[in-house]
Amino acid sequence: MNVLNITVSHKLYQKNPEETDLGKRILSKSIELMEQMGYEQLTFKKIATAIESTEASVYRYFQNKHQLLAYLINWYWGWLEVKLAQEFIILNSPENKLKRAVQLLVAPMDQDARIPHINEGTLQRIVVAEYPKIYLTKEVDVENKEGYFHGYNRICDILTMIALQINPEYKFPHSLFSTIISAAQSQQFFVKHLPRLSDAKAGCEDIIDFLTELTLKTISNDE
Amino acid sequence: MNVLNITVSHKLYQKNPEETDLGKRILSKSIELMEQMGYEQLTFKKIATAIESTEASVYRYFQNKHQLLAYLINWYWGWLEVKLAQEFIILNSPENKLKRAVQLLVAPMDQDARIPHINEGTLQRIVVAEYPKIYLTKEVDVENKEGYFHGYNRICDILTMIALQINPEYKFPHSLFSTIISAAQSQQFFVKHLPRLSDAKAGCEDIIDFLTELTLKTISNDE
DNA sequence: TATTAATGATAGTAATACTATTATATTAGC
DNA sequence: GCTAATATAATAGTATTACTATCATTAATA
Repeated sequence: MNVLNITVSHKLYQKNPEETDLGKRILSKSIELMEQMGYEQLTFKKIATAIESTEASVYRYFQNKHQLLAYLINWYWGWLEVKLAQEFIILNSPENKLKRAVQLLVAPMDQDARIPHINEGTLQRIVVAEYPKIYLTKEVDVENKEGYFHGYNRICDILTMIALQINPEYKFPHSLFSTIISAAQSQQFFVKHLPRLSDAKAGCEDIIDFLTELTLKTISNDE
Repeated sequence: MNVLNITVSHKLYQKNPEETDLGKRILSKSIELMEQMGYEQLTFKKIATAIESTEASVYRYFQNKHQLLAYLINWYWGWLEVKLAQEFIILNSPENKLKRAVQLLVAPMDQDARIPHINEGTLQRIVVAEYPKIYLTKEVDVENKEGYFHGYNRICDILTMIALQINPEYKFPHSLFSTIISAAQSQQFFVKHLPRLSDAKAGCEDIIDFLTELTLKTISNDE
């Protein structure tokens, strides 16, 4: 058994992939292939062939590719929440917590040896490249009720509570952090692919500076 | 002929849809259908049937659905640039220009009677619901060279220049405005579909307040 | 009037996104 | 060690999608 287990809502799978060897191989290979070829090009057939299983077997774990992506992304947010909680133990000021949160969002993630079937670094790159695709659909309202976006909501709430410790009067903390989190993703993408949309150089420091300053200036109550 | 014509790079179509009656009907109906059923569900077959033409004819104008979406979205940014230019004539301070830009991004757009085949309001809702899908692909680098994101880049540059008039020292203006523009879209989406990610109520005022304050505080050089 | 360009009509193909059925292998309970 | 249940493999099949190709018709143009 794993020492650490990230729990994902059962609406996000057909059969829990964490419970079987085949399930874990599906997760592992999906992450690898999705990063290589991108969401659109990935098919269950390709996953099945790569792990020497069959399409029908993959369908027993996930209804479709969309659900698989939602699973992976929720796993990532669950993971990030665990990381945040760990880091916050030794941080006292809310400012430092927000700074660290921004760093965690943007800096490359190390692989956790306790969870060998999930490569967190690769998963992070998938989130950067694919995240909005899980909510920009006509099924968003139904899927929201089923908890497809629960992980993201929670991170946003956690950061909101910290920001309100700095300035309890600030009116738009949820909007701010949904903006910051999605900017954390999109700035990484822009630096690499659409550099005219960013001032950051390769490497994560500039993006961290940009987002940290943006956050702290915005919630400060001077002026 | 139109009084006003928004020009879109010829890489974004196979045959210019603005030049023929069928082309305009394709644009008009695509906008209507894409808003109704969403990008994923839309097919060239459905467009063709709706305008009583054929699939092959639609393919003569656009290589595929992706190119059609890229065309529409670039048309939108081109349109927004024209609007901004018009509005800025009577605005003098850079602060007011940025405020007005945020309003234009978020407030519902009126239909322009001079361009009867494009419903700008509907197009704006398409941009909100579909925009990231045109760049979150594996073809982004090639398509960037072909000008698929030109319209967005230009808006970002324009706002950057204005911000630098307020604070020439500000280090991340491109990052800021790509963030603001995409937050303008995503906050509209969140208010409607994922309300836990936003503090704004229905209607655009809260989003405008949030983004305006965020922008002006961030580029201010106090502290 | 002849030519060209645009569109329509029709057909066809490869790939995708599934669903269904049956066979086989593994494991758990008795 | 036998039985039953479960998981997976193997295989087949279907509807839809995303195109491509061909040829006929119509309209505009020289």
